[in-house]
Formats: sequence, structure tokens, C-alpha cells
Amino acid sequence: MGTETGLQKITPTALNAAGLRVTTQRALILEIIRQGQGHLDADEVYRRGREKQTRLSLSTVYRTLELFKKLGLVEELHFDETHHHYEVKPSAEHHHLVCLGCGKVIELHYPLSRYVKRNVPEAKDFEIIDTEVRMTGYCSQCRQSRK
Amino acid sequence: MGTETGLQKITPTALNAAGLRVTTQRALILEIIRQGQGHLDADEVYRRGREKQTRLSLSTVYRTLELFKKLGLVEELHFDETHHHYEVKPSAEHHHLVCLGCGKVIELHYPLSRYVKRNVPEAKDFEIIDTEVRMTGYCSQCRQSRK
DNA sequence: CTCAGTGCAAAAGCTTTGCATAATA
DNA sequence: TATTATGCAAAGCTTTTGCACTGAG
Repeated sequence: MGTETGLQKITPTALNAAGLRVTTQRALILEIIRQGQGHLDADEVYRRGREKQTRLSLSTVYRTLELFKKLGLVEELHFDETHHHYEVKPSAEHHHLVCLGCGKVIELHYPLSRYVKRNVPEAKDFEIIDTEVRMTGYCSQCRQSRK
Repeated sequence: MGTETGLQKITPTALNAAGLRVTTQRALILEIIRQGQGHLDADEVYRRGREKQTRLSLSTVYRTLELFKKLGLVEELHFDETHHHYEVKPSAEHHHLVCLGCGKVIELHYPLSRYVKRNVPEAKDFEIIDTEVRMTGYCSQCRQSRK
């Protein structure tokens, strides 16, 4: 139908390139995430999808998000999650480097929030209570064994 | 008993100060988190607790972690969580300021990983793949209404 | 002795999976 | 037409809650 022409436009060529099928649901989900400004969880994507004309199930939302993640089309953010890890509260601000190779966690002792507050314009009039930085990558050992 | 004397030692005065009861379970859980180097989830705390001589249930672990969080004794970390939020993958590195007052999320466009790599000794020989910074606090509007 | 804290079991999320059906290429 | 993708329903995990009992103060 004429009202549907927008869908093809937002269809990711990434899907075609990967030999995957471009379905109405996938196009819809990607569009919703784009419009969502980065702050939608799976259920919210599902609910917004249901408001459109399209047939959609929650499992498709989960499967599609998983797919998009693998394709590098979307990114996961961690805000107020359940399923946490805990540590005794440190006196000084510190952060973590997580090695994707061996799982090792390296602690950084560095007052990043102060630096951000000084240098990032958007943070200037924000009263920072807590800062959490998590960087993933490969430690020196794993970099070598990856050649 | 003589073998238990360690427990009182690690008992938080914060509990007494807050008028809360110091139980064997609370002391045990705090000790486990201390020894856990910050990378235990609730179930792991529970399993390690069960290995000791103490009576302990999973619900007590959850309730105690919640309590310790409120008291500021422990901190939650977010590593590989389920229950995510999603956004279309941004081309440039950016991060988030989350307002505790109104929930507003402010995006920061700033190449923090480069700065960290240059300035933080522990990060020097780490190959950083991804950086995620999340700062919580109060935006200028909410700061005012909090007086 | 009192009432906060606990254990147990059941309930309540959120996410994943199996299988038959529908739709893409 | 040959598979891939979907919907539905059921299962799996993690976390929360109700209630009677236990134990700290």
C-alpha cells in the first residue's frame, strides 16, 4: 500500500549484505529504535511496534535485537538494570577495564568525573553524583595471543 | 565460638548507627562481597555463603544487598547484564548523563577513551574496543527545585 | 519480651526456545 | 519452491513478596 512506502527506505542494506531477509518486522523494529533516542527496552519496542499496523511478537523483538547487535546495527546500553554485580563501595572514584579475551577486570583509579566536568560542555551545569566507566577490549596478554 | 570471632570484626558500624540489627547473615554477606573483588552477582554471593557454616537463603541475599546499597556500603556494577536498552549504533563515541531527578538523559559527545588511554597508566597496554560511561546526578533544573 | 530479620515457597518479571505456519528471495 | 523468519505457548532464570518462625537488642 501507499502508506507503507517508508519501510523500504529504512531497510538496512546490512541485512541484504549478510544474506538475511528483510522483513516488515525487522524494518519496523529498526525504525522504532532509531526514533527511540536510545532509551527503549525490548518491551517498549514491542509495545510501540504493536501500535503500528504490523503483526509483531515479543519473541521476534528479542530475536531481532540479538541479530542487530551481532550485525553491529544497534548497541546495548546499561542504565538501571536488574541482575547486578556488587562490590564494597570504594572511597575513591574508580572504573573498570574488562578484557574480552580472558575476562580479567582491571581497576582504574582516576577521577574521570572531574575531567569530564571540566572539559565536556554538556556536563558543566550537571551535578554529578556518581560516575561509572566500563571499557572493554583486550589486555596485553590477550592481544599477543590474538596475534 | 572462638572460630566466629572474625564476624564481629567485619560488622558494619553503619548498621548499628542506622539502628539496624547486626545478624550473622549480614556480616557474612558483607565479608563475601569484600573478598569477592567486586565481581559477584547475587547468586554467587548466595553460593559462597552456603559453603560456610551459616544458614542463609537467597531472598536474604537480595534483601541484604538492597539494604547495603541504600546504606551506601556496596555499589552495583553493570557488566554483562540481561535487560538492556538499545540505540542505533552511533558513529562517534558518546556517553550519557542520567538525571536522578527527572530521568532526562543527556548525551555527551566526547572521545573519552582516547583521553583515558593517554592518561591512565593501567590502560596504556590495553586495546580498548568499546567505552561506556554513565554518570548520574542532577540536571540544572532539578538542582534548582531541590533548592 | 518485641519486633526486625530470616527461610521457605509461591509469584512475578524478563528472556529464551520448540514447533508449526507464513513469507522472503 | 526452499528456506528463513515469525507467532504462539511453554519453559527458564533472576528477583520479589507473603507469611509464620527465629533471634537480636
